[in-house]
Amino acid sequence: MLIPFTAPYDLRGTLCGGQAFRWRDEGDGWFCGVIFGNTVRMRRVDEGIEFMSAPDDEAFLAQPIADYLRLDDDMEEVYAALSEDEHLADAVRQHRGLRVLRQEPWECLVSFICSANNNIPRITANVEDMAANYGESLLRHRLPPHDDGEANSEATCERRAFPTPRMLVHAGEQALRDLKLGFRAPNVIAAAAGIADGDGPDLYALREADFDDALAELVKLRGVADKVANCVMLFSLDKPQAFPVDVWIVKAMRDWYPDAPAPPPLNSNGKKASPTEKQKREMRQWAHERFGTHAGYANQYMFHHKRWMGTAQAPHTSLLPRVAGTADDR
DNA sequence: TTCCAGGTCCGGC
DNA sequence: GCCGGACCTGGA
Repeated sequence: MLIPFTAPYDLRGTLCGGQAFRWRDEGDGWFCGVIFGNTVRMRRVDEGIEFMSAPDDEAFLAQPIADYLRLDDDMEEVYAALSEDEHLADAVRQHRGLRVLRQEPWECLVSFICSANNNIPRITANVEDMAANYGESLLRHRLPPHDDGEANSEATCERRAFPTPRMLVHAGEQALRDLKLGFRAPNVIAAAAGIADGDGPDLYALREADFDDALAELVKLRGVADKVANCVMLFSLDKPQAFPVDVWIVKAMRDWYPDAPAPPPLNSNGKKASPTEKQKREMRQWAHERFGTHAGYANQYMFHHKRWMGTAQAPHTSLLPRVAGTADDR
């Protein structure tokens, strides 16, 4: 099925650039992922976004997918605003079509709880492993291979939905440790328990909340502080002014904006300095004053430019999921 | 061996 | 409030 759409859209950079973790590059422009309880395969064509999905009807999924991809964002306005800045003007030229996604909040929250002191290939593995072991099976609704795909493309789309909070609570902390989540395992379980029993935030309701209220709710969760909360707000909760400050954003701000409130490269002990929560708030404030509601897009282009320039294409890791409780001697 | 990765928490000032 | 160290894991 086709979603008509003619503006620039960089599917690879957007789906596989580090804001979502379940999209796989299948080659020939196709990407396969699991969203809204469906296996979805999509690619960019001249007339728009072509996709196929299962088990739900494609006509039913077209609008949710358009929302997920944020096809309705006015990128010309965003580009005009960002291009007043010489560094971002360059980043926009090089990565035109890169977008922020509107992900499902629960999966996004867990993904970024897993991002703490971690790297993208391992976050990807953690998220996929949780789905493979504890998510609802979509096997009965296997997606047919696309016409010009590889022979094994059918197998790569035998995926499971991301597990619900209740499913992860039932699995338990040790199960997630067995999947190598490490110290993040209890944080994921605590968030799952809070949301499953109603003590935690209603994530979808936070889409309607204002920025400060949503932030305050999110940081109540164990394992969620300024950076993770801003990622969840930007990538899933309709907070375009969110500005997650990570090592790459710090690098960009040091390199590009000497007067911006970034921490020095080294602290007083000569060790690598990481920004304090206060400095992150100051950096976000600086970004908001400079870029307004487009701070989130500024952030995404800064991150993408610093993180992926000079590397090969955005990585996608092995699809072989780790199986809990087997072949591992603790 | 040491450092690092889309950080957060905790204890000591 | 504001640091500085610890933290699972695994690749470089």
